[in-house]
Amino acid sequence: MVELAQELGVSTATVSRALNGSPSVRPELAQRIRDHAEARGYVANRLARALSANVSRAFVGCVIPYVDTPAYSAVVAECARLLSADGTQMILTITENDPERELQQLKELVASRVAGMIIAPSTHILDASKQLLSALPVVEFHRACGIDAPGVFSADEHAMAEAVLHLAALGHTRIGYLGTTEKLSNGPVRLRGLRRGVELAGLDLDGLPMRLLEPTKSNGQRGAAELLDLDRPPTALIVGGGALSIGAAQEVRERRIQVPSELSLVVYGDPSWFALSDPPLSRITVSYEDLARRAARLLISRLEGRQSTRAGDGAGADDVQLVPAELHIGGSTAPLAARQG
Amino acid sequence: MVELAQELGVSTATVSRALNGSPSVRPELAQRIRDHAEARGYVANRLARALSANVSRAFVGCVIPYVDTPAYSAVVAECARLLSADGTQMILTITENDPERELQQLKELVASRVAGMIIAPSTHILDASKQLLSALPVVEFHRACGIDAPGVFSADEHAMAEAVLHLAALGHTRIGYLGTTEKLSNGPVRLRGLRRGVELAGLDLDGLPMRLLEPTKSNGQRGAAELLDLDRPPTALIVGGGALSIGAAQEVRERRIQVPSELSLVVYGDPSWFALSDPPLSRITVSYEDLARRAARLLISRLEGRQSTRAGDGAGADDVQLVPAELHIGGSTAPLAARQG
DNA sequence: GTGAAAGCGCTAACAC
DNA sequence: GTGTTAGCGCTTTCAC
Repeated sequence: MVELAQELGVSTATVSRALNGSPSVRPELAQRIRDHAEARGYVANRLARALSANVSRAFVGCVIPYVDTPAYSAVVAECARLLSADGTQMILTITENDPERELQQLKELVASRVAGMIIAPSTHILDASKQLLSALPVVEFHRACGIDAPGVFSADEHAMAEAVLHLAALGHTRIGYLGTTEKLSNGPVRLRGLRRGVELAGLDLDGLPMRLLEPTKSNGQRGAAELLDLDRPPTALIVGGGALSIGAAQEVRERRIQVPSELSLVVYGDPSWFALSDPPLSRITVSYEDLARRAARLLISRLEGRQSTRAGDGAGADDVQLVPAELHIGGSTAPLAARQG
Repeated sequence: MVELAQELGVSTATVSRALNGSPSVRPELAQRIRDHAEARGYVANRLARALSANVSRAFVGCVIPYVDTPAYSAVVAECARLLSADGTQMILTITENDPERELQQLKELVASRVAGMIIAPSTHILDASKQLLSALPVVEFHRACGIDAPGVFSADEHAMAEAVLHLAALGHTRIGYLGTTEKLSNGPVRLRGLRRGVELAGLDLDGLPMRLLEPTKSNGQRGAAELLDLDRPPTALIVGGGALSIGAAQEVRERRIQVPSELSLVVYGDPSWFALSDPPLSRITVSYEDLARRAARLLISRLEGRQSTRAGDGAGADDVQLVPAELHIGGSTAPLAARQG
């Protein structure tokens, strides 16, 4: 940059102003400087810029447990898109649901002076992590960890209740549930929906076979196996969780259980193949695209808010958005009678 | 940091050395400094560090067309994992296959002084982009763009030929091919495999219905539709591309075409549901985990090489690794006779 | 409207 | 071993 200045016979300050589009430099000169910079193939050093202008939007952090599932990759994609248009770069870190790793990564993001973060917290987030998060503009999604921040979540309760009622209406009374552990924020939500459905259907919750596990594919397989191995296995199974659903579907398939004649199945999540599978699975879906868009926008507005008002922690959890989950009836749920037929 | 130094009555240089584990500081002092820093909740500024130590491994760039497909997300996940262990942060950018956007993002990564990049080039990469890439330690994967850099690719030729021979052995002669455009590096490779299979099977290539398209899901749907709408539609269809396969499978399903009795289908890629679908699809798979691991390791070794040797452009394309694709026979391919039966 | 100079937070010579 | 000092490449007062 100092070279540019010399070659043009101006000061570095002027170059800086021209490149940043400051109005206080003669338009003609500014253009000349920009052209010369372009011609020379000059690329400003973001690091120096961020260091100098002590507050910057050079980077934001994106912290997720996994990237290979649509629930998270949609948010990654959307953030990358919007932030890129904003001139901000996204540092992606993957926790694999390990709280220690999460804390470590949060520290490093703070060290990089990220302007903000978007995070799907790990299952057992550490207090130290929460503390780091509370000092920055943060948006959380999918999972809430009890910090004072805006977020975007799926509203599963209603669809869960509907799923129970749907099965009950088909004559099922032994309905199994495979869901995420209550330690995750969405575990209790889905369970609440299930309870409500059970209640409305006049069934007995205590009698229902149930497994609550950490949301992984292998747990889905394990949980489904356990439920199916019961003395009196359920005639219908509701899975409340994306990864769990994939595992459960796999287990059912491997056991060559006929769906829906031997077992009615309701899965959770949006992989396109749920609809493509044969029969198309009855499923509870959330528009991850919608959720992602909201989350990304929220983050950007938070960044802007912070910049102007410096409101800091005040601008807290007032903006929590919910994306409703919906029950889609496919061909994997059928009247109980069909089982004996 | 200057505060830390004052509080401990030492110089900032000593603090810096202690924090970086320099051997030239008394161990006891070093520990005291680290403890104090910890207690004060001090986090070093990576930006300043990277700016000062003029060469740094603070950041690397990861540039991919999409993130919601296992071919790319696997690499993202693996890089994030390995780099994180390495103390390096990954800046992720998504090109959506747009060359302009790609160039823009590469510029910004250079501006952030990334230590290196890992990239799956967009379809029509610009010369300016190549030029930027040639100045850095770069690893490419999935697609080659003709720069002098190591890379990891799938070796599809053999499996493609096998697929043709498999179908030919089942009696099919009108075999359709839906593949990626020849402008992508893997388009010609797969086509070459196809040609070889056709030749070995004693079929006539010119007679084969074929569509070569940009690899997107919607193109998969469109291409399949076009092939199926031909006056004499193929009795077997090979799809050479992950996204194309999903679209094609969708189209076939929507048309309620019976597989394999009405159409034999070979898809490409590794989504778990290909195997779970009914019937399980015959497919050409690549171990994306393996590919990802190799790519990530290659990047890290490139970073280290650069640091010590400063060999620069010399350390070029000498390290190209291939991960073999494999044909798995599922239930979606059957003898031609079955069609009339 | 433009230049000179101070400084962002750190590292790396170089002295002692 | 440790302190002093000069930068890294920018932005941003403050003068002019």
